[in-house]
Amino acid sequence: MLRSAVERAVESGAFSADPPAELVVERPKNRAHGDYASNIAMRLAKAAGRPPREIAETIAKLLLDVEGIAAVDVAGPGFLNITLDSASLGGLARVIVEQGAEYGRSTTLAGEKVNLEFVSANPTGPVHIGGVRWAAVGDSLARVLQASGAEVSREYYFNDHGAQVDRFARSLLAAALGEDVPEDGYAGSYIGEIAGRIVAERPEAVSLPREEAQELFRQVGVELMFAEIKQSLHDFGVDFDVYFHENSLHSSGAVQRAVARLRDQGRIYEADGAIWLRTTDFGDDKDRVVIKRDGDAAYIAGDLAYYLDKRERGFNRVIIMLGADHHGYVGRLMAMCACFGDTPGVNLQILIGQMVNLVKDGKPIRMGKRAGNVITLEDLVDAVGVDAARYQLARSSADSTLDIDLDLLTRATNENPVHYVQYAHARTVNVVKNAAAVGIELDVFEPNLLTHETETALLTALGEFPRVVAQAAELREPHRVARYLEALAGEFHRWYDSCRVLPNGDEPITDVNRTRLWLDVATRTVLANGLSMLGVSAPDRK
RNA sequence: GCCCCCGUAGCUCAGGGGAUAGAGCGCUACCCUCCGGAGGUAGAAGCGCAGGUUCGAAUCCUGCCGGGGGCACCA
Repeated sequence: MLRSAVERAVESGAFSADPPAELVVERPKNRAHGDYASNIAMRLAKAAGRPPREIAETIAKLLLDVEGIAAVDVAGPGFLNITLDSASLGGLARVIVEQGAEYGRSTTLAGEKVNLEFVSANPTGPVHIGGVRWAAVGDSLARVLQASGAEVSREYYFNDHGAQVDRFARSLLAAALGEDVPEDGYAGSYIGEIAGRIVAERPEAVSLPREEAQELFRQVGVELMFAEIKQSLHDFGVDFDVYFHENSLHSSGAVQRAVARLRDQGRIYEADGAIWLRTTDFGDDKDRVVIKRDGDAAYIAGDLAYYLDKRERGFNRVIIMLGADHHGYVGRLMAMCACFGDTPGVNLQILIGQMVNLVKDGKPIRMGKRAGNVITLEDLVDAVGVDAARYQLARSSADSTLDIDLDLLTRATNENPVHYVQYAHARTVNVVKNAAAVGIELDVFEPNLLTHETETALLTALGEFPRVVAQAAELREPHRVARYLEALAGEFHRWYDSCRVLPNGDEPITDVNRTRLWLDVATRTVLANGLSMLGVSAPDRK
């Protein structure tokens, strides 16, 4: 509508300028600036050779003719502030109630087949706090992508191949035999616990020759660890569609096929007895060894094969979430993608998440799997519960390192904003219950009765939800949903405080009460939809 | 040395060029004849520093300072 107004203004000869391809219409932060605002007049001012306010006045007059617009003001340096009439804004409440769980979903990513890999913690120990962050963020991202119409496969790459697993096996065996933790081995109570379970299951293990015993401990230990990781993630509300075992790539010949494919692309060469991938063709610092001189596959070989496998399964977008301690991989993985003939950043996208620091008394606690002082997923959930943990981890950008104070978490869980949001939801539910008790139902709906400033603010916030979800999906930033919910909860609490759904005392029930119930249910709907995208429950009572 | 992320209120963090920079927690003062006060209202308090681009910069660019994380024929 803005575009047509601008075009009509140009046609009428008021000024001459080519309107930009994208006209920016935004929701102003300050409600005094209307329901919508545009900077178009300032953008056009230079080309038109006219003052921005003059251009704004011309467009404003034309916009006033559009149905549903109550007022258009020109403000500041030339902003257009557009205010909708109350009925057209209020009508949203009914739309939301009728759409229910569908409200907020869209088709902006329809046709996208997304392979989202996250967590992928090594099977040498429980999932620690860093992995928990990716579990919370990754699962939310998957939900947000799905809400935007994308087809998503959640994947966990299980590194059950290579030297770290050998170290794990040696550590288990040593524990079972009552020996000290081996050099480069893993400490931590879970090692003894798992060793004990292996011995209980396979008592003969300890009396086997060393090599055979270690192999048995490797196999059974990895299996047990895998089951435990899977279970704790499940208890956290995160289930993967595919748990991909690195070993399978080596045993199935997938690595060789990937190397052959890259050879066809002319990116493979041999030197010093090893087989190399020429990643420097695409900006990597140096070429990478794929098959080592001793004939074993280097780590990246698994990545090559796994990437190819994903593409062959039909995913046009492969997204991998990595911790900051692996960011050095981005260059070579992107180059690998290009070596296959794909487009880095399009077919392959790598999200780097920064670290989580545990803080106690203002000082960081150093953690290490080797040192054995890890805070695990289960520790965190035991301390604060799934909802608080997921919300806390998903509400901030993965780009920023996160400080979590253990004392605060264990002591005062009320400080978690999830309670603010969940309490708002519980209130909406309570209002419905109380309304039903006095006979108020969702029958009469008169949107022009929603005129209080808190109602306008609440409706405006509710209207933003679909855009927030789409943006979160597009930018791969699910924390935007959480921040939005906090703002929405605030608008709701303010409305609740000044506009009652139920009549006071023995006052009669009016259409205002009935119409407000729609707004209450609309808010409940959006809070519930939003919380579900974060994998957080929307309880009826808090 | 090179690469990535960060530096916003006392604390933990939002703010994808736009108007008076926000929230939660903490602090001060208020609000229960009123749908659960785990709420609301008011207040104190902030963009690391210096340049640049722009009509306009917390946001984009450069440099510096500070913090974190990386730079294997390890996985």
